[in-house]
Amino acid sequence: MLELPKAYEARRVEAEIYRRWEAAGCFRAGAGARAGAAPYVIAIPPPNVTGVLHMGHALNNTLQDTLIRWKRMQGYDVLWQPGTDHAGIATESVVAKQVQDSPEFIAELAAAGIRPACAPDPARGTRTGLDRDAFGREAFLRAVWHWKERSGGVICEQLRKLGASCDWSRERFTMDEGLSRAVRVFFVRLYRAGLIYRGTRMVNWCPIQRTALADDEVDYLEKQGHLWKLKYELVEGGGHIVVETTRPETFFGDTAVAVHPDDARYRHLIGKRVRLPVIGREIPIIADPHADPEKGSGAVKITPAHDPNDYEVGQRHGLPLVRVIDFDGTMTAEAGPYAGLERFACRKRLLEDFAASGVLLGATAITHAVGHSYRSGAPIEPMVTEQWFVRMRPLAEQALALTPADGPAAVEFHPQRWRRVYRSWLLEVRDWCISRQIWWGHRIPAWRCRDCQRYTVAEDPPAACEHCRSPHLEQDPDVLDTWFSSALWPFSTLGWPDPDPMLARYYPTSTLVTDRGIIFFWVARMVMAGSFALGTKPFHDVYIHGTVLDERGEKMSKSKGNGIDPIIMIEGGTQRYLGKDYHCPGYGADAVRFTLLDMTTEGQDLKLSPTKFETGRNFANKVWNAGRFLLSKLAERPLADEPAAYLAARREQLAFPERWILAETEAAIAACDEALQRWRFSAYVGAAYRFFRDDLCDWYLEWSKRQFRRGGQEADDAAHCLAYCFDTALRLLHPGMPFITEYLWQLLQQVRGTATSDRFLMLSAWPTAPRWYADGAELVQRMQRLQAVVTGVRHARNLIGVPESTALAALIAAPDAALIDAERAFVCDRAHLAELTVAEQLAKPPQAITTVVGSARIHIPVAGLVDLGKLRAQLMRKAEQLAASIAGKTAKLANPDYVQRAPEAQVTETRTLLAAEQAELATIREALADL
RNA sequence: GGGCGAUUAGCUCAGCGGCCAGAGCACCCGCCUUACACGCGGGGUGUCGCAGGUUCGAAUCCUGCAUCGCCCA
Repeated sequence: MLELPKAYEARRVEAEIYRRWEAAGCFRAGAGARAGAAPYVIAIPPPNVTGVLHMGHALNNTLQDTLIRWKRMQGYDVLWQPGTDHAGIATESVVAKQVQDSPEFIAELAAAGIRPACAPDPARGTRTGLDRDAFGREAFLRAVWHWKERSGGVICEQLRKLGASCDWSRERFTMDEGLSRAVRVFFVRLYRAGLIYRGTRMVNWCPIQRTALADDEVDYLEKQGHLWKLKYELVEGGGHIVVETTRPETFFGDTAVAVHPDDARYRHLIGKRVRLPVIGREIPIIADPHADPEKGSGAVKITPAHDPNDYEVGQRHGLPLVRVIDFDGTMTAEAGPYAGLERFACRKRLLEDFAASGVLLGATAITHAVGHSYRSGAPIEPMVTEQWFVRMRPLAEQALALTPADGPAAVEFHPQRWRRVYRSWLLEVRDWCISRQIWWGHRIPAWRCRDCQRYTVAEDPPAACEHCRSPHLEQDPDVLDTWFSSALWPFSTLGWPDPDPMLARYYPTSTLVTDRGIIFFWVARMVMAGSFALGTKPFHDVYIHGTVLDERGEKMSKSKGNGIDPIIMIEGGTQRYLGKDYHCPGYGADAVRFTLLDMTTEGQDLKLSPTKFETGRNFANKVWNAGRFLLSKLAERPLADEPAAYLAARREQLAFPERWILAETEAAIAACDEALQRWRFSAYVGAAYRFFRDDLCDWYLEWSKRQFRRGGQEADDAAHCLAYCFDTALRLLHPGMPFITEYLWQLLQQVRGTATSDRFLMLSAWPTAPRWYADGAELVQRMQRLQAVVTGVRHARNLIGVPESTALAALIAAPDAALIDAERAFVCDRAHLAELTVAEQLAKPPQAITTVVGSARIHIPVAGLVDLGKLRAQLMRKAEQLAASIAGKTAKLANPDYVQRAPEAQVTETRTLLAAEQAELATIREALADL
């Protein structure tokens, strides 16, 4: 017989189990599918290829794996499509930083034959004397690939540790040849449909990464700032006009001052000119409703090249664009003596100079929202540049049609309220700037003609300009926004644009599981891309889960030091968390998953702390030990038959506890099914947990020990029953806790002699609920009554301080004496009674304590004196509570409105409950009188 | 400024029109009872954020307010 450790040791089990699954092909698309099964498909939200697993990933993938394993066990043709994202700006910045700061990395690159185009130069101001530009585009890209090869794939290994059952044989990367071609084809098709254009627009510019960003890549942060009052002298003399601005350094680019057309204060000045300080350029005063008379002085400087609103004003009035801030955030030559200064340094200097020269008339402190790059964190510079855009309106219309405001939706959100958030974005969508001035990503498939300056857009490098046939073409230097390729993920991974059988089989996918943070970035764009490219939505259901927070309710982030590393939680190690070292023993993947599922309640964020995972660890240990018990019993008493068949044959002969646990098993299956169908992950593990711990372990397993002691038929019944219920429980738990359930299940097969190398729990059938007994609900009710009686005895035992090892005698007087008497074996065993007398009426023996359970009085004879104070106090408190409840119900029933208007069943129920409470109160009073 | 969510036991959360409002953790008492001390048995945590309203009946529905959080502008 195999020796199993007393406590579950996850690390001994998990890697080995995963290896066996993978080796046996359990993760492959369609593994374990029933003949003719419908597909169930999830495309993983591809993590950054060079990233590491954080708790948000752990949650996201636990949920996906739970759904995937559940559906796989149900016999669906399951595909979980994995892969990673090239994460353009993020990856490029990481590598650029390495190139600047790490001589080791430079040496590593050199060893790989990747060298900068020019020599290190201390003037670059970096540690290595090198930067991205020193390498040049081609060498730098090779450096990024090198980095990707080295650190890419870590996150997929980590997903394996979590137990993710992805089809790794189909792993994809957004910059794979196939997916890159998909990007080009998609771009060309959009272009040909008139949905991509190149235009000069104001975009969000990140001066740190020197690239344009999409509107939704900008975070608006509340910042303290000032409204500075500046004095602009009128050219013809006779005074000045005061403008207010938060960004004085942009004044070099002013091309007008605007006042509201109805503003009486300024009407006489419209058409006059003012002279800009320092540079002396003259600009007009114009009338435009953009100027808000209520705000500041009512006159506003117009800088069309550096403010989105001013840009609009400039368009209306035909104002020139004067760019005063350069792409690197320094002042241009337009800033005269300030040229070359960094924009904020310039502001500082300028304010000092203005104060000295009297141009600055004062300041008001204000709080305002300032746009920052979501990647670099730098304040965004609105900048007028030429970029590529996607015309979004027509695409958004298609998406909106798939998810209407009410009624059935082709693309549905769970929880449903996210529909509104999603729709409101689509309704207000603006054109999407897709070009990025970086190197790492999909190069835009557009070639500019050096002769006619026009663009030729094509999947492959064209030989000649399609407009003038010139062969002098140059590919656009920009790359596409990372989300452009992510938008294609659900079908580019399946082989699109080729007519791949996988695409035909598995598209559209079934479910997308993600965070609310990328509903716009990603979810909406996938729907639009899928609808455009294939004419079909990319998925039916979108499950939006909560955000992982620390125990104080703050988002986890590296800078805050409040992150919890899922791998440390799984494998053990020291976690630095909120300024303290937390030594984690290694809870195991099942424990981490269980805890995350347990905390996934509808629409709630998850407040985590490292100790939360104890919940899962403890439960895994419980499952382990129940398994150990069963295995040891089966070793002593091998099963004669397949448990379900045995139980079906003996259904009518089984004793009450066996019948009851079968009924509970049936109920547990239904509860787990319903919870998963309704996307209630917490309810799912909660139902499985309650069944396993409360019903199976605390009541049935303990009772089975008595059956095993007795041997014979009773032991056989118990063995088969326990084996069946435990097997069912393992199946129910498997999607949530795959490792331990698989391991124990296989041990059970071994002990029973039914193990084969290709039998896995993960490919076994999800339990269906057989109707064991027509009166299942009644069995459950009867058991509740017996459990209450047993608990009553245990309570009395506690009061008198008699340990369980000492058997007691009890006399029970109860109207339902027959029921209790019929199951006296169960009651005696579970309450540790040596003698039990049950009758509808019986006299209290002398020298006994009495507890009341509903209408039953339980007398326990005691030798010698016991302190009855506690018992009396307890009975009295119970009596008080009952009296209050009785008073409430009596008043309710005395109210004619209630009796007439409430549903009849309701009134009847109240009457029944009232009667029961009155009976219990009377019993308690008698017991008190007896004391 | 607009929208969404939250506010229930010390903590984390269920409950979303009808039993005396629940669970886990923590806590108190007793147990190393031969599956499990990562455990077993017993115990009770409460102005359901505040104020109105609808209703026979409200933690649950409506209105307003407060506090916290998120998103959008």
